Amino acid sequence: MTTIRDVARVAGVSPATVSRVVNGLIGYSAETQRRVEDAIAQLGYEPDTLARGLRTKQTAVIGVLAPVVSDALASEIMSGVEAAARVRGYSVMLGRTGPGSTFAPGYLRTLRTYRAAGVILISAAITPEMRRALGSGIPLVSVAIRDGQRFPSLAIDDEVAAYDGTRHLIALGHRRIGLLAGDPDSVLVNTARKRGYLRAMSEAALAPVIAHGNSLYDSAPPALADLLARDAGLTAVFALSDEMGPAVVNELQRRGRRVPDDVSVLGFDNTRTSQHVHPALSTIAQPLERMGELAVERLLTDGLPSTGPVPRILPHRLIERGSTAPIRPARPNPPRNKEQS
Amino acid sequence: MTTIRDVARVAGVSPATVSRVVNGLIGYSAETQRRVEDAIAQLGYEPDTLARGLRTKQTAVIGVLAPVVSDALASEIMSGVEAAARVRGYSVMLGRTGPGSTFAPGYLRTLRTYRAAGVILISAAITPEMRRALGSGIPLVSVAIRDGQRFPSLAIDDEVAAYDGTRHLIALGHRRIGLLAGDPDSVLVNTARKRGYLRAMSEAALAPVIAHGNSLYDSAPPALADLLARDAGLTAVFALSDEMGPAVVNELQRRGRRVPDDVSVLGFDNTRTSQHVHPALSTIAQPLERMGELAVERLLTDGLPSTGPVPRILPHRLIERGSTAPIRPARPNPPRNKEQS
DNA sequence: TTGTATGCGTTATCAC
DNA sequence: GTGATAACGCATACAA
Repeated sequence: MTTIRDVARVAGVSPATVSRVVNGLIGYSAETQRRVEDAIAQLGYEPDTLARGLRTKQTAVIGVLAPVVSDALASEIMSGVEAAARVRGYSVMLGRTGPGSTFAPGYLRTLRTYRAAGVILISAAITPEMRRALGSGIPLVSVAIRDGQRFPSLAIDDEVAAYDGTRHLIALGHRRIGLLAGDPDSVLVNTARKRGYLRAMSEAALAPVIAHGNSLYDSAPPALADLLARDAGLTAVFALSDEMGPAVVNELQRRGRRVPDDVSVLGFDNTRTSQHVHPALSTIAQPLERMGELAVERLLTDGLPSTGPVPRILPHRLIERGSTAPIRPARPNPPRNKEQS
Repeated sequence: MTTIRDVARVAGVSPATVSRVVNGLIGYSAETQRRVEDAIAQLGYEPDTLARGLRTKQTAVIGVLAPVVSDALASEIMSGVEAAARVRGYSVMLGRTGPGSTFAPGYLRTLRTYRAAGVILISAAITPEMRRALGSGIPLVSVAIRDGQRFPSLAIDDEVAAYDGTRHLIALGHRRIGLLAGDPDSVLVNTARKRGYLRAMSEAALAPVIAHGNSLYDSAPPALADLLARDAGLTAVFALSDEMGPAVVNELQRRGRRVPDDVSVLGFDNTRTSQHVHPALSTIAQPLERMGELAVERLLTDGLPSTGPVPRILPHRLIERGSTAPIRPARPNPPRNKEQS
């Protein structure tokens, strides 16, 4: 392994000068710089991260923790994190918060001993224990969740987003709109989203119909059954995740109902999965990749611990695809098979 | 930050002894051990990873590189990597190989300066440049791809798997079986899979019908159109990824064909997306999570660079869900004009 | 069984 | 503008 001393020897200067050149500091002649750079190129020198981190008490590492690594939503945020980190010369360390966030403190302790530049927490609430495990010198920002006022966070306004989604269905003429909510205990945003739905329904003097899943695909069919048991005449279902949304579309079709002709379905998140169903799912989009990028930016620019607890709200957006349509009057006969286009 | 010296002072011993206790070496009395452990607990001491790594020339870091971070297949492998790494006390560093693997060398250089314990490469071929960037001291294993005989790898036998899948469709009575292949240039396994399909078709004296997508969802509809243009009477489609598989199911339905009544669809990979369609996709399963775990195990157990180039083959498995069925005779009420051969 | 001393590769503080 | 030197926190060879 070639060290800064090797470079110094070849360039005929001292290690200190090499360090200055490498770090772009001032205090050397153009000629010296050239010689050092030549030596670096010749030897293929690369500064040792560990030694540097030990000395400077900082490494270019950003930790990312998500409840489940293979989750589509978390993956897309991570993708943004990776991109933003890479262009800035940072590396990403991946962890899983695990059930009840039990893994998180361990990961945060590790991140502390790595002297990480910051930590991004996806879809998980920051507990005091977690904050303690990380120590006080490392900034922490949570993404896709609004964690009260205690810690910095980056998210959409889930309540308004759900309100807007519900309003959209109402504007399409729907009156009997079911909500397929997620588990409020495991995914905090579900409370806010449910509130948005209730507010929109209440303002329109409509009766809410609610069932709960756990945000994942498999939880949706039984929850939908629950929903239909309460009101078999539902003409729209608002599913609060883009795993449940496609599941609702598929399950409705399995039950012989057409989407959107008989029932409109609206999803939430705009993950890739929303496009993996036919008809493609209309949904409320969160700027997931962008959230990941912004989280990095935020950690790195105003990364000091005194940044303050102001949550940052990002814009959501309604995306209309094929799964929502204006309500239709009861039809006489199912017009089947048409020419393909 | 509390160091090994602080612990030593509180415990009334030397730093060397603390180090011995921390690392579970021999050479201290039970009484000393107790005192040291008490001091550690009292101070909340945690060994500094950077200093330790600098000294031992090893860190508990495993690098994971995938073409696209948010890809379902890569995510599931990563999930296995994370789990296996965590229980062994290792951390995972995440990177993206990027278009043409252009990002990979940079990441590998970084991983080298971190003195990573090993690197796992998902779905990407190991180039000499990559191997050079990583240096010679760090083991590298590729997953979900068989990279010739040059580097260790962990994958299923893609050719046999595709052969088995095709045989299965044939066994169901299908004779006109289309293959929706991926791009052989970007995803090397596609060549082997295509070979397996061709062999099975040839053995059964059936005519192959092939079109190419790029393994992603959006590439499937046009490729399917291509396939149907070559043989509108196809009764089965074998799609070589679980993004293209659901896309084929959806697109066939959009064209007014029933799955599996009119056309059977078989996918490949068994990612979560295979269950996000209705009917759920029959597919060839790769043990993705397990692959991630095994990759970690392999790096850590026989992690030395001299491990040898033997590729390790994992078992694949055919999973029958709703999208495949025995061929049916032409049914009485055809939705469209048929009869063209 | 335990302690002392050294060095891993770097950066920062000083002197020149 | 440049170089010698100390220190970051740890593990280890060697001495005791």
